[in-house]
Order: sequence, then C-alpha cells, then structure tokens
Amino acid sequence: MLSQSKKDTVLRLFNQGKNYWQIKSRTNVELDSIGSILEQSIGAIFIKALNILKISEFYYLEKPFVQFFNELYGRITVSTYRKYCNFFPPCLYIFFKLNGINITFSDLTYLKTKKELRSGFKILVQVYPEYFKRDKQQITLLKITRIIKTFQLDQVFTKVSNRLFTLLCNKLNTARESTVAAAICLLTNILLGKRHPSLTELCKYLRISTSMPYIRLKKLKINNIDFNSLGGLQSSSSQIREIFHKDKILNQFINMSPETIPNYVIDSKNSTIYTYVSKEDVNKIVKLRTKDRCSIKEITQKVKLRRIIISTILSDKLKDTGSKYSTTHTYVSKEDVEELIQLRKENMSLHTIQEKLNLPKSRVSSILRGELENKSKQYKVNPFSIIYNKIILKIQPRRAVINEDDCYTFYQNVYKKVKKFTKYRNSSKLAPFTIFFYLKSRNVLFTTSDFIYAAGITQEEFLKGFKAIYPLCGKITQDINKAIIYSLIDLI
DNA sequence: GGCGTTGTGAAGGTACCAAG
DNA sequence: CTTGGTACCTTCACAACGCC
Repeated sequence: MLSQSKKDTVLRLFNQGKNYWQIKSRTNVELDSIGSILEQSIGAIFIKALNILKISEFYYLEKPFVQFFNELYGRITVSTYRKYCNFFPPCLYIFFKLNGINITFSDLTYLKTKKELRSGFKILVQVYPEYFKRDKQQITLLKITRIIKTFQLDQVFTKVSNRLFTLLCNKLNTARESTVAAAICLLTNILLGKRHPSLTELCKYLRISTSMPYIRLKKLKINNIDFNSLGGLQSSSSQIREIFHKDKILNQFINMSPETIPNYVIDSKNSTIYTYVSKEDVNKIVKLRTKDRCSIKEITQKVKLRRIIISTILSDKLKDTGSKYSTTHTYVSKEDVEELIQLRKENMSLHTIQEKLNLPKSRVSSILRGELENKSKQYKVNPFSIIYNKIILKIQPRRAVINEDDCYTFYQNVYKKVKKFTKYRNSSKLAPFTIFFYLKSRNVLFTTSDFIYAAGITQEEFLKGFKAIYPLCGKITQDINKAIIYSLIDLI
C-alpha cells in the first residue's frame, strides 16, 4: 500500500508535466501504480490545472470533465496516448475548447511542448469527430456571455451585442469562436461609443491577438458597404453607426435620447468621438473626484472610461475647478482652501486637518504655505512625508494595509539607532530604506527595481543602504524572510 | 510544392498626462 | 513649451495550416 505523501508526490510531478519514467525515477513507484493513482485522481488533476491556469471559476466543470475524460479515453487505442501523461494535456485542451474556455497550446506548455500538444490533439480528435460538429455559434455566444459577466457590462451592451451576434454570426463564422466574440464586442463598443473593455483587455481575456477582430471586421460587407474601405474602425465610428442605422433593435440604443443619457462629444483633431456615459457613471466620476479625491488616472481605472472623457465630464460638471490648488493629482475646491485656512487659524494640527479634509499632508502644507506665505517655515513638510508619498504613488500598493504614521514611527525608531554624524542621519537618505522594509513587512508587492525607480536612487545606493539599514530594523524585519530579501537584491 | 486563409507578435502611430 | 512615459489603436511581416 502506498503512502498518501507518495501519492501526492506522484500527482505533483504529473502536474509539472513529468512523464511516467521521470515520476518513477523520482518516487520509485511502479508504472502500473502510477497509472492507478492517476486514474483515481482525474478530478483533482483537473482542478489543479484550473488553478495553474488561474481559471478557478470553472471548478463546476469537474464532473463533466471526468465523464469526458473517460469517454475519450475509452475510444483511444494508440498506445502512446493510453498513458495519462500523454493523453491528459490534449484531452484537457479539447474539453476547454468544447466548453468555450479560452485556451491556447501555449497555456499548456507547462505540461507538454506546443508540438507535442498539437500532435496529441490531432490523434485525439480523430476518434472524437464530435469536436468538428461542435456548435460554434453556441460557444461564441457563451464566450460573449462570459465577457459580459467578467467585465460587468450593462443591459445595453448585452442587448446590442446579442443583436449584432444574430445579424453577423453567419458572416463571421469562418473565424474561431474567440475571434467572432471579440469582433462582436468590439463592434458593440464602437456603436455605443464605449471603450470598456478595451480591445487589448478583451483580447487578453480571450487569449487572441488584438489584430484578429480587426482582420475579421475589415472583411465584412453590409448593405454594399465594405468595411475595408473605412480606414480605422474607431475613427469611422459614425460611418459604422450609419450602417446599422436601419436596424430597429440596434437603432434604439445607437440613438439614445440625450435627455435620458448624457452624451459627451469629444472633439479631437481629425474625428469626433461620441461617447455614451450613463448618469450613474457621471455622478460616480464627480464623486470620485470631489469626495474621494481621486486623481484622473485613478478614476479612469475605476469607471473604465478614457481620460479625455473623464476630463471633459469633470470640467463640465465642476466649473469651479478654477481653484489654483486643483491640481491634476488631488482635487481641491475653493471651499476646501477656505475651510483649511479657518481650521489652521483655530490652531488645529496639520495631521488633524489632513484627516478632516481627506487631503495628503504635503498638499495641506503646501496650501498653507501658499496662503500664509510669511509663516511658510512653520509649515514646512517633513521630508519623510514627501518621500513616502512619492514612493507610494509609484508603487501603488493595492489592498495592502499600510499607514504613513505607522511607517513614520518605524522610521523614527530606526533613526534613533543610526550612528551620529553618518549619512543615514539625513532623513532623506534614511527614509527610502525604512519605507522599503516597512512595505515588505506589510506584504506589499513590488519588485526591487520598481522600488529603486520609485525612490529615485541608484542601484549602488540601494545596495549600500540596504546592507546598512537592515540590521537596524529589529522586530519588523523578523516577519520577512531574510533569504527572500537577499534573493531580491541578487535579482537587481 | 504552391496557394490562399487564418492567426501571431511586435512595431508604428496617436494622444494624453505629468514633470522639468 | 518640451520631453518622457504610458496606453491604446492599427498595421505589418511573417508563420502555420489546410486544400488542391
């Protein structure tokens, strides 16, 4: 009887793409036993593959896969493919294809080379003619549905894309399912003047090249209009809209009344881009800018609209942005400035003002400096704060729980340990390294080179500072594995 | 083997923001 | 006002494939 750990090792090696002989030589398990271990674990192997491919949303397909696996395995007679290590990868590929899951040979190269996968695929589909009879249109529709779900697209998108699918699926059916799905979604976005999801995002999700939907759409001919004669698709969006103008179902969405939905028109040099933005989105954008103090860049990420559109909406809705402190980083209204001055006059600390107005400390300080010029020295910003904010801005820690004050306390503790009259007694020299270790201790993800870039120091400075400061960090670095840290340095 | 079709990856082009 | 960085759209050269 084999131990559980041995079984686990067999499975692990299998999932790393090792063949029977390699597994045998590593574990001393007989070939027959390897076969029976794998036979009992097909479901687990499938789940593992989903994890490796980072598509865990398809866990629910485990049972159908086991069923498909057995069905196909029962038909295969070629001895090479009677071995699970050769059979599993192409089998998985075919199953994914049939279920509309986006996959390429390259994704499975952790198991087999592309060439091996291709020949395996050919052998397997010979005994599985159903593959060629698969309902391509149904799979395409399934892909579009998954796109809508993944990118959280609205009802309008759903209706327009479904209508386009019915209109065009016969004209596009020579291409692969993913290409058709991408082409339909791209066209939907062009008709609605939307840019989310972008072509790049879409194609990345579908694992196809960005040029595919273009090539497909360029070959379209509708009502004697040749898409190939249109030039760029985005720039001829109005002509494309004209083409579908006669379709009643599409028309109600293409020409939505401006009263119900704000329709922002952005003029660029050569073309006019009509962009559909819902009321909710406009309100959200304004709220993000004024209440949450997001930068334009952050807003573009949150509402998935182009910067030019965000900017147009904001300058339209916030006509008071004339405040000289309303920089592109953080929005500051005139009222904010007045309140800020008032609070300061009431002897409130910078820290409290910062919290109350939800503004970065450096900004509060710079406004005060500007407003109370003669007292500017009094409000000088701590260099630590400037460096901290600079690094955080570039590193962009996402969900990590970090706090400037915590980091500053840590910085002060380290500062106390630094010998007098050495260069790290200079706060701007010391700060980057304390911030580095602080962020590492909070599991913030970033590469060392990114950090070096963010801190604006040279590699040499980083290495020297790292070695000098690491021993002074005490408790906080105990959580960080020393080996990992040093391996990071080697990567530079 | 030649030919057309389908598909890839990368470079070119454009527009913008942020900083100097 | 210029410049560097970034993100996106579009095109291009070429590869892989299937058909004859």
